[in-house]
Amino acid sequence: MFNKETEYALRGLVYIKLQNIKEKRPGTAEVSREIEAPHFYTAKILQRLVRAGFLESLKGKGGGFYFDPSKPDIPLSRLISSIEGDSSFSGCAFGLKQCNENNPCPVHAKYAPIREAIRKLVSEETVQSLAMKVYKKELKHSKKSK
Amino acid sequence: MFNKETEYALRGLVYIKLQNIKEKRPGTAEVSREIEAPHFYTAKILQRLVRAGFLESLKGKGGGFYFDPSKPDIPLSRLISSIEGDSSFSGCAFGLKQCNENNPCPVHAKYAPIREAIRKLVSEETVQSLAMKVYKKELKHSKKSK
DNA sequence: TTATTAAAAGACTATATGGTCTTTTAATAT
DNA sequence: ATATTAAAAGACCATATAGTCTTTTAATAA
Repeated sequence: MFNKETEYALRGLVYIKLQNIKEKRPGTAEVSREIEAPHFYTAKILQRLVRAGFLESLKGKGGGFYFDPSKPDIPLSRLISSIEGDSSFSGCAFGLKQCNENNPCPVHAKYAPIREAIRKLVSEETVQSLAMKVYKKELKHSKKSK
Repeated sequence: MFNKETEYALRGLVYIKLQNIKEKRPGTAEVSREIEAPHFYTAKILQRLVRAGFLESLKGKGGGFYFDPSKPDIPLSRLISSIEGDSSFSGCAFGLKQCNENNPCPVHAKYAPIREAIRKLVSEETVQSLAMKVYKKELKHSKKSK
């Protein structure tokens, strides 16, 4: 579906947000370990996300990554576009430059609703909304186990 | 959605099938021109498809590419898998190795039905079924224009 | 103020993808 | 036979993606 960088960025940001909820600021070593991604590559990707303004960071002891709560939530579409462009949730599956209702490629009728569902998913869900889902599930599990 | 090679292969095979219906055997120059893909790259891709058994070819004058009518139709899933693997219509969008109803990633609930729709599309449609759609549309248009 | 900690910057490498071009092989027509 | 046609084979190149590692910068704690 997505390329590696997008996957690691997604998993990394959701993990960082989840830790932020718990009032923690994880660093590159922890993030890469927890999301099962290569350490240095993860560090580079997080750096890029900071430069792109998706994420904040702090150097030195007690440092790490965190979200600025005053910034709006990050829709997956924004993250994906910024890393790999929007080809994964727009454009013709057959590769035609011009493909629409009036001039459809032979998969248009069946593919258009799928593309629309993807577009909807990545527009509605945000890094923060995904982190909340994980957080709520964790709470449920800890209740059960008690 | 798909990579360039898959796109060119798809468009190329559908074009060749369409010409075969009209009792013609197009060559690399014609195919690449008509599907708007680079000539030599198209030739290489068609060669690979012949080697993979999807397509037949004939050298020399009057030569070109054609489908063996005795072979079964080619589902898009087979073509795609053979070129780029099946990551585009299977696997977790979040990148988890283990992702299912019991152990879902935070996009699972929304993405699973989309993946299933893609899987259905590429299993049901074949190179030949797509060529027929194009063929029927051409007939309709030629009737209209007369 | 210096040692420690951790991110930033950036050089470097490997592999995959996308693409070009020349030479060889095989079919056909003269 | 041989000239012509067109695919097969394969060398070659450019760029993108994925990944590693060292050095520098900045924050904090002793």
